[in-house]
Amino acid sequence: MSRSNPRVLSTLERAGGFASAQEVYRLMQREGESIGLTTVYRALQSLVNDKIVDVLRRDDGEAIYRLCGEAHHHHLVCKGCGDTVEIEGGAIEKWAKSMAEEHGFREVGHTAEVFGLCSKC
Amino acid sequence: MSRSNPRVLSTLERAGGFASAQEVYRLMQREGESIGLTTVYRALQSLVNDKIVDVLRRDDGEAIYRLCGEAHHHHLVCKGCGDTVEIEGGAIEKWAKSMAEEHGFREVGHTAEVFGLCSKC
DNA sequence: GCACAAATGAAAATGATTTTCATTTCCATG
DNA sequence: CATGGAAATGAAAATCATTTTCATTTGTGC
Ligand SMILES: [Zn+2]
Ligand SMILES: [Zn+2]
Ligand SMILES: [Zn+2]
Ligand SMILES: [Zn+2]
Repeated sequence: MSRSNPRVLSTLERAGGFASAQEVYRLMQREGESIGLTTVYRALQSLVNDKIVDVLRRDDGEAIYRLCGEAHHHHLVCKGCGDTVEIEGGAIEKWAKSMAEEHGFREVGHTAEVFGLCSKC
Repeated sequence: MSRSNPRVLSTLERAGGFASAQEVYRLMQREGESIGLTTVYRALQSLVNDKIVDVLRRDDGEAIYRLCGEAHHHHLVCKGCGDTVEIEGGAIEKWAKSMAEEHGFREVGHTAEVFGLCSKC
């Protein structure tokens, strides 16, 4: 079940910041690790399921992954350079909760992301 | 230069909310309009360049478009039956804005969705 | 009509991601 | 040590959105 291949995780760690599946794969190849692209994809998916890594989308649509702290949080992403800041989401937690209550929903979750251009772009 | 095909624009309008290029194309086909997929892609790109249309990414990576300035809103979706309610997003608008300001971001947008189980499920 | 630029769209190419499926690696049990 | 089944692996094929190519059509001024 847990296909969270540790070599993939450690490579993603080493990559620092965000990396796509293809990039992780190429990196491992360059470092002489023997692994298949399929396994990299599966490992990353698994890590996302286990909430060990975060996944986002680059502007061109390619999925990018990175290690993520345990705490639930949200991102502010720059559309220009891809820079990402973790932001505090207290307000949104309350909002989601109250909207759900108001409409009689239970077991509520949410997604939220803010994007724009950072000061450097 | 301006390939902002008016038929594509009007279809996107009619679609309401977000639609992908493929969806716009299928919609036009269903309505008996004769148009090529390539033209739909080119028209949407052009509309984005002219800032008439916004582009975002769905979770699966597909690009989705919507008219700029169309009433912005958020959804509460039931994981069980798929029922969807439009919810009021004032709190989240403020949150996104203040987070962006705090980190010096401009031209800010956001996505947010709440999901859970409705009272019937 | 004629020339020439822009628009169109079918088909091929691209590139990320997923699926298939045969093979290999693990692991528990005899 | 087998050995048998389950999980993991990866090469190759399939999928699917998007882009590119290129031949054809359309529009516009002369
Ligand atoms: Zn930036
Ligand atoms: Zn949250
Ligand atoms: Zn429901
Ligand atoms: Zn909003």
